[in-house]
Amino acid sequence: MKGKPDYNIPEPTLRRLPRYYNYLKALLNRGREVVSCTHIGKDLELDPPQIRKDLAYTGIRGLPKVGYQVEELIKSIEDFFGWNNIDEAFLVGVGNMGRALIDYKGFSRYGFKIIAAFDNDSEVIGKTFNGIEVLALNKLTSLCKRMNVHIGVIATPDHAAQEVADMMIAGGIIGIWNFAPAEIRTPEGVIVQNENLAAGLSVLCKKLQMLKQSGKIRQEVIE
Amino acid sequence: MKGKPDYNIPEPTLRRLPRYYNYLKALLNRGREVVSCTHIGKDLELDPPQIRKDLAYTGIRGLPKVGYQVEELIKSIEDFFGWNNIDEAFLVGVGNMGRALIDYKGFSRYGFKIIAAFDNDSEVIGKTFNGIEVLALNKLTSLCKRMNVHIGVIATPDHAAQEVADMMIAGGIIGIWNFAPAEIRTPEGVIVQNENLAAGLSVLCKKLQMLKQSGKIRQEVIE
DNA sequence: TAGAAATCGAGAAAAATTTATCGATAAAAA
DNA sequence: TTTTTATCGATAAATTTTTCTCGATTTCTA
Repeated sequence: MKGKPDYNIPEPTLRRLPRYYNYLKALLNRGREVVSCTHIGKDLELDPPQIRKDLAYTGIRGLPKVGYQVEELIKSIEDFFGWNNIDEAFLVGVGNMGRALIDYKGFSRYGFKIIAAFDNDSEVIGKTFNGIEVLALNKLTSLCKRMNVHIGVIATPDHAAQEVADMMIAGGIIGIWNFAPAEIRTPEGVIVQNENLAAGLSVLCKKLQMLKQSGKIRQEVIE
Repeated sequence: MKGKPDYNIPEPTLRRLPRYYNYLKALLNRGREVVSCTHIGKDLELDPPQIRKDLAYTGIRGLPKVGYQVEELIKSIEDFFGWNNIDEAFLVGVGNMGRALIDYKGFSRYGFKIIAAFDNDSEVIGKTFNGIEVLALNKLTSLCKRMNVHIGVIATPDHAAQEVADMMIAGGIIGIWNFAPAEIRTPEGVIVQNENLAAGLSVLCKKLQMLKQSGKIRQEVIE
């Protein structure tokens, strides 16, 4: 039904890998040199065979009885995702979410850099946040073309999302990271990653609700 | 699978339901009264049987040849998640992400409300954002107990996450929505929902990378 | 150096999730 | 009224993802 290109790497794996990465970085900071799947599994509450399989996708090989070299493993994940070649992106919508994304220093670690922001509110146009200038929205399409940017971040209210997406696509953007709670329609060949905070929140609240209904609630609060 | 609530709801379903909800709200705004899975499927690029199955978890029943009443469906999802009884939450970490969450008006729709924020930076303690006061971090545990709050949001840097989680748990919190890129250890009976922005970003970048490698890149940019 | 222990890699088995099928039913058309 | 069509609900099939199993390999210990 969905005309998606066939990626043979499971998406759950793709989502777990950055988690291993963060964890491994922390391990390295603490001076650890080797680590086994058994060990990772204990800390991350995942099954060792699954971790082994996930890591294998990046092409790493471990040593029986020992595990993996932490540093090598980190590099393997970085190479797998191509985090060494920085992807430049444009962000549209300098509200709170937009600013949080602009200000977040951590994305450079993932080979991702927001190089300009756009808005149509004259209050913010011309201002600079975290070294990133806010430009007028009507320049978006032409600048995408001129600067050959092909990733766009949408952090606008939902009603503006489709229009912004259209402008991005007209400018040649092929990957959209969408934070607006709206569905956006795109032509074949454009990849949309929806980041829906409500999804995670709903999962949490539903699980709590079920926990409460089951009566297995934690009561041993230290008074 | 009729009537009785099912405690084995697939997590993918739980994550899709809020998406249907947003979509249905938009439909209702445009004046639509009934909708079929076929129709939803076209707009959301999902298979109708899957949508039908997802919606069935909320207990709704459709009519052959017609579909579902939009308004009824919206209500069914709301009831399913319990979005009518507001869950109150404390947030810790009033950096950019924390402020984005505080400022985001949309959570009330999901029965979720941040009622106070905490930080240990004297620069922000005492300030108010979007009507929410920032309190000193050392009051967190006692206030959790006193106000009987049981959901906590962590929006601190990674190195503070575990400590904050421990304070929350000591105060009786049983659900943690974690935005810090760190693993937190919790006792049995505490639910942690990790919101890892890097995961979504990585999926997007990897898919783009694979798209580029496959040579199937979109070139028809309107010049 | 021999034997034990830990862990890997590969592939099989199991579980979860998605997709397809089909009879039933309601509305619309003939 | 009868036939046709769209859609539902339930269930079966297929696919994907996770978990298990087991032989092989490396290190540690005696």
